[in-house]
Amino acid sequence: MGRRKVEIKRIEDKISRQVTFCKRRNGLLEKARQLSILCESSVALVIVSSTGKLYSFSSGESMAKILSRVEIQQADDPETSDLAEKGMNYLSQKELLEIVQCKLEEAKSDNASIDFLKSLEEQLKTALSVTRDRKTELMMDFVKTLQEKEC
Amino acid sequence: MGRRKVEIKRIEDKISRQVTFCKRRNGLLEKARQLSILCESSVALVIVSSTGKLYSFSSGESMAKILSRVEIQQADDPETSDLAEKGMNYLSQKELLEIVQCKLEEAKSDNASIDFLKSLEEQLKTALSVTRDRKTELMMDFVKTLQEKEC
DNA sequence: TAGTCTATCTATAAATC
DNA sequence: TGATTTATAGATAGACT
Repeated sequence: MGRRKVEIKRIEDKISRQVTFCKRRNGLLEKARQLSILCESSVALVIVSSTGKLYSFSSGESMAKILSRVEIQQADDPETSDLAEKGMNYLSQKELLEIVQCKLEEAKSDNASIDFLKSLEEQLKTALSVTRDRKTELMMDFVKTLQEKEC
Repeated sequence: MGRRKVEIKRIEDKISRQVTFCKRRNGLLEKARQLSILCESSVALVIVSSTGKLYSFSSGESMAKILSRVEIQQADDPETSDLAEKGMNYLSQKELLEIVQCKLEEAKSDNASIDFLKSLEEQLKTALSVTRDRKTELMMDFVKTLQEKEC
């Protein structure tokens, strides 16, 4: 869409790569916004430049909510169950726990740790209702004890 | 980009909304792919139709890895610290825990629960190194005991 | 390094198959 | 419905600031 047709491969010249990044990034973010409005759909878009700068857009509902659907649907649909092999990436439970771990690094107040305990209890409740696992059961009891004693 | 200019607002006619969704969705996914290649950047895109069907793209590295940067950078950068007020959404720790909870609903095997315990230990380690919270400390000891006894 | 300016290329709205 | 065609709006490459 410019003076000449471009081949889709890494732009070698640093300057024009940066310029193109800036232009196309803005275009993509705008297109994402338009799609969400025109077609009443949920769109989440995250772009990280090669220098690590971040740009993002997400429609009405929270990004987390949109993303939580990724694995659920891919697990349900037999046609997409091997998406990983097709070169597409998806959110695995392991990856999500990695993110949570990352968030915890930022938890620098005692208050954050209390919130963590509460969230954990909820997670364990859910896990228990599904797995009926003895370990999980014991752990939940323990978490409750911790909360009650407020140590 | 068509026979006539379109206003960016919800398309009322169901048929043409569906047709437009299909076309623009494919266009957006292709543009995301091109940006990631041309400019060597990380791009994660998730689209959910109004009927709940999911479409996604993510470049080379995993989507989770790309997304884990969202809150970190927004917290670091004073100019973006009030992004929520500006109508943009970001991943909060609370939202991430919601996702994990969602994943746990799918954890239907004992194996999944063991993996959960392992991940949890790692999370607690990190939390402990930052918060020096007595509750977290006790909990980590407990988790370790559970793992060792293999109950 | 981010705007402006065209020329030109691409995406897509509407029509048609 | 989905695929193809056509006309046109929109995006952007390259040059300049």
